[in-house]
Order: sequence, then C-alpha cells, then structure tokens
Amino acid sequence: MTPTQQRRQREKENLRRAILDAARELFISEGYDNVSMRKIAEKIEYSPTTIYLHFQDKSEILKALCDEGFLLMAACLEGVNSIEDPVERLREGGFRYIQFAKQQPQYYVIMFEMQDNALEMDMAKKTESAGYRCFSFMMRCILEGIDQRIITPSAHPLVLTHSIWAGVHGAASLTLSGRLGMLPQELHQAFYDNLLELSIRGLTAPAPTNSN
Amino acid sequence: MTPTQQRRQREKENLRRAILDAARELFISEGYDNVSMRKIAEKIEYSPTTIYLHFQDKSEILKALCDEGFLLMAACLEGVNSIEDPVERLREGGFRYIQFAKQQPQYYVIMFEMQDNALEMDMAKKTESAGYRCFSFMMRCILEGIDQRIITPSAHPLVLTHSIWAGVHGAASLTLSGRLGMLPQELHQAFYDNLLELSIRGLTAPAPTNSN
DNA sequence: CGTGTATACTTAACACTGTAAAGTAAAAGT
DNA sequence: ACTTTTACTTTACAGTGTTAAGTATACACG
Repeated sequence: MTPTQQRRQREKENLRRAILDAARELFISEGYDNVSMRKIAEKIEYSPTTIYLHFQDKSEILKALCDEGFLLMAACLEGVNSIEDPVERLREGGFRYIQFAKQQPQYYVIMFEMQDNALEMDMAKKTESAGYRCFSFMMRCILEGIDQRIITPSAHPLVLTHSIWAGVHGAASLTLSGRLGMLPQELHQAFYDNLLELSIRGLTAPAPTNSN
Repeated sequence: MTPTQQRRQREKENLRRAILDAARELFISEGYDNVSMRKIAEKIEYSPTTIYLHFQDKSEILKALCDEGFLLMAACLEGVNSIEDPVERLREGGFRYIQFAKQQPQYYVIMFEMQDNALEMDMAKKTESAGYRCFSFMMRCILEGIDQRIITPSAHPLVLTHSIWAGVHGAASLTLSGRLGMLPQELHQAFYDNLLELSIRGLTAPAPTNSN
C-alpha cells in the first residue's frame, strides 16, 4: 500500500470517528429519534449524504455506538476484578451495572432499548465482543462461587447468570423508563441494595428441599 | 342532553374506538415508528387530520393503548387470585407476567419500551389505573406472605415488590429485545423458572445473619 | 319551512425526515 | 498532460407529524 493510500485511509477513519463523536453527542443530548442525518452532517460540517459513504444508514451508526457502550461497561465492570470473594464481586458488579445505566442513561438506552428493527447483535457468535465480556464477567463470578461452594448450583450456570442479569437489567430499565414513580426517592438505593441482596441470597441459599 | 347530542357523542366514541383499533393493529404489526398518522387514517378511511380531532397527537394514541395493555395484563394476573398460598400465587403471577410479555410482545413494548418522550404515567397518582392494579397484585402477595411469616420482611414492602418486578420485567425485556442469544432455546424455560425460584428463595430465606 | 350556526370533516401547506441518483471538482496514477 | 479514481455535493423523491383555513352537512330555532 502506497503512503498516499495510507494517508487517505487514515483520513477516512478520522471522518468516521468524527461522525461517531457527533452522533453520540447528539443522540445522548437529544435522543435517537430526534437526531437527523442532517443535524449530524451540520455538526461535522459535511453534506448529509457524505455520511452514507461511511455508514450504510442511520442504524449502522447506532450499532457502532452500541459497541462503544459495551466497551465502556466492560471496563466499568472489570474494575472490580480485584475483589477476591466472587459473590461480593458479583454484588459490586451489579451495583456498577445499575450505576452505569444511571450515569450513562443514553448509552444504556442505545445498548438495550434502541432496537431500531436491526440490532440482532447475536453476541453468541462474536465471543470476543465487549458485550460478551460484560456477560462473562457475571458468569465468571458465578462459576467461581460454585467452585468455592458458596453458590448452590441449582441450575445451569448460563441460567443462573441470566437470572442475575435479568434482575439488574430490570432495575436499570425500570429506572431509566421512569417507572419507579411508586417508589419514594429515598427508597431507590434501598431498592438496588435489596434487589442484589435477594438475588445473592437466592444464589447462596441451600438447595431447595424439593418437598413437592 | 338531547337525543341528537347523545347519538353524536356515541358516534364520536365509535370513531375514537376505530382509531384505537386501527392504530393498535398497525403498531403491533409494523412497530410504532413505522406507523404514520396517514396510514392509520387510510385504514379507517378518514383524512389524516381527523385523528387530531380525537387525539392531541400520535403519542396520545400510544398512551391510550398503553392503558388498554395494562388492563389486559391486570386481568391476566388477577386470574391467579384463587391460589391460596401467597408465595405460590406470586410465582404463578410472575410466570403469567413473562408469558404476557411473550404472547403480546407489542403490547408489552407499547407499555414499557415505547416511551416517546412523554409517558410519565405517574402511576403513583392514579391509583385506580390498571397499571397500578398489576403492581398491587404483586405487592398484595408479598404483604400476605409477610403476614403469614413465609416471607422475611427484610426491607420495605414497596422495595421487595420492586425487586420482584425488576426480575420479571428484566426477563421479559431481555427476551423481547432478543438479548437471550447466549442462552440455548431449550434453557429458556429453565431461565424463567430459575429466576422466579431465586427471587422467591431470596424472599423466603431467613433474615441475613448481618455478620459484617 | 327557511335561515343561521355549530359540527365534522377535508384540503392545502409547512417544515421536517431518511435516502438514492446524478453531478462536480480535485487529487492520483500513468 | 491526460485519464481514472476518489471524495464529496447538489438535487430530488417520497415520506413524516402537525397546523390553518376552507367546506359541506346536519342541527336548532324563528
């Protein structure tokens, strides 16, 4: 590849980066639907159609930002890897998960709510993706907990992990969609605490007596 | 009110009903964003602007449908009121909650995902709304469980109820947004079972030893 | 019965939207 | 110096939510 081609490609990547930055800021401050290609174009001082030379359509931009979000979250979660006890690590990870959703609400919405009819993501396949890293952080905690006989292996580890995930995601989702109206402000933190406490208590409780 | 006025009002309500029916079917089959006022109008064979004589704007239609959805769900949940044991009633209610989300995915999306920048809902205030009925179904189970000393009152009942809600909503939300890709199909039911089992085990486990 | 008013609805228009096709100007390769 | 490629823009289309103005019809009343 000639030096000129290298430079050209670099410039191309720069513009792609600029589009992503502009789009992220706009999506975050105005919401996906309220941002038009024209607005993004205006912000980067190019014509609207130029964007289509770098992204197939509007939802492709969203998808790229989604990946970015998972990268951020993965870094956030993996910050607690120093905690020895896998259960306490899981609890702290859960807190951070919810905290991430609250601190980066639009990122979280981008990652989980903005489907835009095309975001299948099939994380199962790209096991090296940031999204998978978030998930496997949780699963590692659970596997270690089972290994150390702190967590009761009452179901397949994948199932246990999804149960925990459902809890924290549910809390995040309810919070972000403003569905916590029936819970007084001063009980919100208690809610997150209790959710994780209940989940962990469920994980660590002795195996069910199976009395039915 | 004269008979003529009565008839007129009846006709008005009929048209309102027709708009709602058309919108629901379209929203459900094409997704909120892909349905235009013009499409709804075409379906009911009126001009687009006529709709504005019955609803302030597009999101008002969504809001009305949202209420309908909660009414459906409330009926669904309250169908298990015959179960004596409050904990088993809660478990079955949880199943039905998730089942409702899966059977009426677009209704569920209408109710929880389609925010449209204006759906505050402040359920706290309209305590007689169907949405509140769904919530209070869950809370009643928990209150009874505490009364009968089956459930440990480890936190404010509102907090406990929200924790349970977060779990089932999380499961529903992950399912509907296609985020269960890492979980093999044959483990999906196990996931729902386990989620409720964990939650209930958390609720019914003895009070934490508070050893820290 | 005839007339004026209120009601229900439509037409036309505005300012947007995402996106495709065609055109242009400059840089690169030969 | 000339041709081709590349990067970008202009123009245009078909669609959007919504508003303002216009129209026809059904009603209430003299």
